[in-house]
Amino acid sequence: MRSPAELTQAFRQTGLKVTPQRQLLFGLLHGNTSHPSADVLFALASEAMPGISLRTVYQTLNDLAAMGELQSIDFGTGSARFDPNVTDHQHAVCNECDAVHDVRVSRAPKMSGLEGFDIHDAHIVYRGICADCAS
Amino acid sequence: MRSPAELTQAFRQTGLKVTPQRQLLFGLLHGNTSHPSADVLFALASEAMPGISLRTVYQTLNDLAAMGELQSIDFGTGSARFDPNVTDHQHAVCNECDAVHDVRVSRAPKMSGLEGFDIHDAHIVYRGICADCAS
DNA sequence: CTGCTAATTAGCAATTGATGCGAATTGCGT
DNA sequence: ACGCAATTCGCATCAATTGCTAATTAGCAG
Ligand SMILES: [Mn+2]
Ligand SMILES: [Mn+2]
Ligand SMILES: [Zn+2]
Ligand SMILES: [Zn+2]
Repeated sequence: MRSPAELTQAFRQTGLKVTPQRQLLFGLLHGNTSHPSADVLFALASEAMPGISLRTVYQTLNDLAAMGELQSIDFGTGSARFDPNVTDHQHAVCNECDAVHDVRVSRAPKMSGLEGFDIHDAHIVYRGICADCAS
Repeated sequence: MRSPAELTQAFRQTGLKVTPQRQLLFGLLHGNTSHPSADVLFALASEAMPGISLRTVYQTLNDLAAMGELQSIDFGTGSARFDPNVTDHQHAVCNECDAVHDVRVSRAPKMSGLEGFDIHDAHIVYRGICADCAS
């Protein structure tokens, strides 16, 4: 995801308005590696801007995802997780606390056994217990 | 997943009853490689046994999953998919029709960049367009 | 600066997949 | 055949997310 300043330009150029709510979310998401859910972002946003609507959070997240600025990922943890890191990487998910960590993998593994399946991308999810929960 | 006959024994030994509804689902699931959703199984079951409840389908699927006879997998396609194949394998999911295919992968890829994360397992999901949808 | 207008906000209803609950039913060991 | 615990199944409920829309507002033109 680009910086709040760059996003401001990009939004205006697309005919989208840059509201205080959106600016707040730009800031909360930029460089965020915690893979937050909409709920978590709503809680964070509410601290800085009491009264902001969960609906607006969803709206802005969807807008950013549609623009390719972030990815929405479903790890089966109950709610979608949002990742401003759109570079190629993989994830490790804790079975206990649902924390999501970025993982660098050497290369994409090969697939065999399917004829005629046109692969667009491969996603690897490592599941286990994170360092925090291990104690 | 074991055969309906073996499951019948296993259920009785655990104190669980073998009802016609469960027998039907044993049969629908055994050797099934289509990774059906609860909805799909309910539709199939309803043909053979009109009046069967979706609730019962969920119940039995959860029982089987708890016994390790099948796995419930969330591919983010809207509903959980059930897989009676509990051997180590991976999946390819079609972006267009949500079909799920089994894939054999040489071996699990290595992970790096995380200290203290105890990996239990790794799941790979290939996404793209299946042979049927390519036409 | 002022006004216009299309985009946005935010509250609430609706949707979807799945589970909780409980009265009526039924498998199955004795 | 009996008895009782397990099961069924309809309905209410839940959680995450989206649809809808009246009121508000950003941003541009004059
Ligand atoms: Mn990430
Ligand atoms: Mn499978
Ligand atoms: Zn953890
Ligand atoms: Zn397809």
